[in-house]
Amino acid sequence: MQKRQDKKTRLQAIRLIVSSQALESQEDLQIEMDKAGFPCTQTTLSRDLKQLRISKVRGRNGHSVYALPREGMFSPVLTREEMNRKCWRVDFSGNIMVVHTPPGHASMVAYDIDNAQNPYFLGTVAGDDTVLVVLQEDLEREIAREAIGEIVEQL
Amino acid sequence: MQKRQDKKTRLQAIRLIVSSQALESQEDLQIEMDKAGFPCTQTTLSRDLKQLRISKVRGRNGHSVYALPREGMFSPVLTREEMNRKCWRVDFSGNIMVVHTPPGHASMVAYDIDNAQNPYFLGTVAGDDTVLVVLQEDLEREIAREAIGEIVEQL
DNA sequence: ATGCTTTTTGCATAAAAATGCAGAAAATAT
DNA sequence: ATATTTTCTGCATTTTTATGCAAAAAGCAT
Repeated sequence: MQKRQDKKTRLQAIRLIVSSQALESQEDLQIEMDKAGFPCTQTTLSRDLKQLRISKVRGRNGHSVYALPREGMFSPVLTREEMNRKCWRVDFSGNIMVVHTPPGHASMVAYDIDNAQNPYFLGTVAGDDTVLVVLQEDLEREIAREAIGEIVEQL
Repeated sequence: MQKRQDKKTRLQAIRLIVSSQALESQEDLQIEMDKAGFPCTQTTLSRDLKQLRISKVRGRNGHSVYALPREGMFSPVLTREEMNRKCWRVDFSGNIMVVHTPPGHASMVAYDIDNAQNPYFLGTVAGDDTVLVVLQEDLEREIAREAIGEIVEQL
């Protein structure tokens, strides 16, 4: 094999090129790298881009171009437990109780609440993952929280 | 060809699935869509992802997973939206914010609002062209209006 | 209704990106 | 220096994604 070029410098060059122009493919990048004096194969670029965490992102029209990673831009992958903790929640605002559920579960939960026929809960409206519960006037929130806990075990 | 399924609903299903789990390929997504009751081909998913501006982004290890696009990256300078402008509106009543959308768009908008995880917005319920958003108590309407504007570019 | 246009979708295939393997260079140890 | 290990790279190939084309469905006008 030939004399090995400096990888660090090559990575730097990739960053520079990617940040300064809209490249649609690794082949395009390869051409630019060639011009810049860093000849290499698509294979190497694929690996370099991975290491640099550079990915293709969509523009307005849906077209993809390579772009440097934005810190904290990707959504952290949640475990099932974290998901559960995040999904099931109760908030209050005025005389409305907002019950959060996993996606698609709202109507089932609303059904349970309706069925409980608890006089504290005047009525419910279900979205996809949220149930709005209209509370009896002047109902203590602690009481409401306790009552909903008996109906929805996750809360 | 078979009976055509509702594209809007399918796109929404894609957004839900993509946002809730780490998918490495369109084939993975296809499997999940199948489970969710939206059977379709890789071809269709490729096009749907483009339309939704969903792209693969690198995790810490360099591995790629699909992720929703970050909102607020682009300025909402749109020509065609002139017509739609009358469709998008926000009203307030008590601690409820009422967001009007074009027909059929409510659930997608509600999804965006939920996904923003803004503590001002306790929860949402979507109809067909209206989203009810329960606001944090004593939240200034001007603040709420500003916050929703960052999530829904049309507002 | 009828005919015409646009939108959706899948199939087959092309284009793009990732990877197993092996060999060579560099680093490290003996 | 020699041996051993690690890193790096390209080739060939697979895997993944995008697209040209055609046909069905839906919309639209007459």
